[in-house]
Amino acid sequence: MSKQEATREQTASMEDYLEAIANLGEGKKVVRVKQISEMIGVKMPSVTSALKKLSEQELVEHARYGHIKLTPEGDRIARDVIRRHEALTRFFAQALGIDKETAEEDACKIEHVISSLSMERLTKFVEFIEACPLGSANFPGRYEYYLEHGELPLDCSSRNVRKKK
Amino acid sequence: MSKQEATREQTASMEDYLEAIANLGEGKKVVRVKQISEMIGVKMPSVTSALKKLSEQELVEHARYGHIKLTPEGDRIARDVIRRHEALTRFFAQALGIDKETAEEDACKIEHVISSLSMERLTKFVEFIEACPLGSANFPGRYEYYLEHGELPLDCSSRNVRKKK
DNA sequence: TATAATTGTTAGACATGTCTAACAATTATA
DNA sequence: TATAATTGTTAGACATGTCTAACAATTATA
Repeated sequence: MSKQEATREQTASMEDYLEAIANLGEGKKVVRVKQISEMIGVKMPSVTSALKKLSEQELVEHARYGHIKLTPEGDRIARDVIRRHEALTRFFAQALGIDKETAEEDACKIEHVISSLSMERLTKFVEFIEACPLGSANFPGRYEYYLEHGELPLDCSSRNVRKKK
Repeated sequence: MSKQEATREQTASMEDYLEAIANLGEGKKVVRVKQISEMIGVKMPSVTSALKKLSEQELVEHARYGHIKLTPEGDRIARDVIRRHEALTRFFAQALGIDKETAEEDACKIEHVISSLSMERLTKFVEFIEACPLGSANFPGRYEYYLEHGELPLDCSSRNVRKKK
């Protein structure tokens, strides 16, 4: 209800292509169809086909057999996907203590489906955890204790509960 | 690497159908094509078509114009989806303080793509938060403070950081 | 610089999952 | 219990995105 998307929504696939092109193009590097296909895990004709579609939407510039480049709008979308990707990876890796590889895999999937509200909150959550790891009564540390021992740390016992207001 | 799926992976769509049938069938209630179509937000022929596919995989029993019922295997898969759905909803609602509706929407999407490792950790995380909300230095409360004021609570300041070991 | 290797494209098949239109079965009600 | 309303199915179109096979362009190298 509150979400009024101004720009055309992209599918998960198209977001993946934009993201890959942005990542491969970092620092003015030339981007090749082959690289994109390897990064995404599809065959080259799939890339050509996607580039055609993205060109029609003016998100990518693509000369036949030639250069591949994001338009400003394509770049904006790609950056947004990458931003989500990074926040999600950090959440899974830092906050939940998941190995980098799995964290990346999950981020790759979730980045395409999560709402902007949840994304925003999750980002703040990670910032909070990272900025305040010990002050917040060593949150990740306690969480790890719980993961390892399967029971709550001592200072979570009920006698401590009524310290609120 | 560690994940060796014994049962055939289902697509997000098929998982949605199984989930809807399980939810609608709670307490022996008769399940209708119409209801499924409304719950998922597709037209009836899409449901008929999905039921055919699921019947072939023996996840659903479906008599033409007649009853719709999950097989034990179909039910197992549906329960699993529902379990993920609920944990995700609780995470977004309880831990991140997101409204129930958005929490549900996000859970509906993410339940189909998250890894079992992340799911397990996230579940434990929610259990931890819910079991230990005040003892853990009022974690959700501090997080809300951060959300509202945009800065860390006082006791996150650097002078408190070296209290680790 | 010919030729071989590599990279990229085109054409068209295929899988998934949706839809509309037309019809069939079932259920409700006059 | 005929008839109308509702629910469900079938047939087939369509959109998305993948693939293989064949060919074309580019680049590397003999």
